Amino acid sequence: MRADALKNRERILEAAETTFARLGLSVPIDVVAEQAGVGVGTLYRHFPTKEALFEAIVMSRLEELVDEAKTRIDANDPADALFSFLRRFANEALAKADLFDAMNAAGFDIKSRCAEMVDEMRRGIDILVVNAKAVDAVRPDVTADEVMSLISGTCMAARQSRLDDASCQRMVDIVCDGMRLAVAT
Amino acid sequence: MRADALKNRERILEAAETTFARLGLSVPIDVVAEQAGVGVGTLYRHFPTKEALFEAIVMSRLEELVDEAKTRIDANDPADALFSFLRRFANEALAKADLFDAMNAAGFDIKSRCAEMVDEMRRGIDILVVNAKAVDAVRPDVTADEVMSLISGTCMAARQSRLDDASCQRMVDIVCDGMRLAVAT
DNA sequence: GACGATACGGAACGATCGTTCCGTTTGTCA
DNA sequence: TGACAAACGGAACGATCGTTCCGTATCGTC
Repeated sequence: MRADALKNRERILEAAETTFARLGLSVPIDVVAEQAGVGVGTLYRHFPTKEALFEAIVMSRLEELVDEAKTRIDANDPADALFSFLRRFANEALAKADLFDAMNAAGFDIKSRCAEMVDEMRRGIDILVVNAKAVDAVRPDVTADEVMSLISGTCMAARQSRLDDASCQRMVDIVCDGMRLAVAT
Repeated sequence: MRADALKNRERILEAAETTFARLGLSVPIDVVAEQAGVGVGTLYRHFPTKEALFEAIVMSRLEELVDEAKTRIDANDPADALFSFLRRFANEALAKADLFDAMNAAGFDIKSRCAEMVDEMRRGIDILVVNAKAVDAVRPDVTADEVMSLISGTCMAARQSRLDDASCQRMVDIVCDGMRLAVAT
């Protein structure tokens, strides 16, 4: 690997990270290339497809989240384990627009490697939810799918409406509170 | 107006309503035309632009929602007024994908007439929220913008994940419960 | 310093989609 | 029924975007 090529590869990754985070997966690939100070041809030699570049950006963060979910499975306080993870997930999603795109694209395209990672995250959340239910910390009828959709949908909407940080945090609070066990119906 | 033209106009509206509801604003205009059994040229003579057709479909429903919000302002029970409206809003949004697109497009394009209508809905919800706060039925710190984003984001995510009806209803329940006043922190 | 392999840039291609244009058909009215 | 305006259908246009291709520049080695 030539030194020049290595430098360009890193510049592309850097540009893609900031650009995808700001504008999501929908930005034209030319914009990323320009941001990196590189021609499109160069970009495509390093990453055979737009999706590949996207995966390179998102997969590591997704893996890290999955790891954090799994780590919390053995925590002492199942309620805190679930809710602290959800808050961590929300903050990640609020900061970087591309996480949603990864999760939504994952829902549609079977082929994407992100899909597996998202599915593994769902399994992790499922365990956290089951544990939290065991100590009556969350409603007994809620599912992991619902929890994921609730958090990601909330963050997506908050981001789209350009709400400020306090609003975003409050919205996550509201969703988490709602998932807790209702005292009496 | 020729009889033929009138019939086609209605067929276009009908096709657009079902197609937009199912697939959202992103469906190609050709699909709507084909569904209506009509050429694209005909469609464009009746509606000068895709956005115009979309407005024709969505505006009336949006107006109806705004009316319902305003009607509930004078209700006896402010808490029920707010939450029954939110449930109504959620059901409308869950049934028809185009409502989101209207609201999101409204956020971006100043020009769209939908934007004004969405803004008016926000004002209506704001009053409902203020009234509900007055009787301690919702958290004192939540805003109308947050309420709208919470509901629409939740419905959008539920729809995207193709969750079943029971899940969708439960998610709306969770969000509404979370907005209620926390008993003690 | 020169040569060959490697990498670069960006013009060009093909697909998609909103919109326009025009030759043809069809409804309406005398 | 005939003629004209109104309406129709769909091919074609232009813009956007992902991807490919190839002539040119650059790096690494002797």
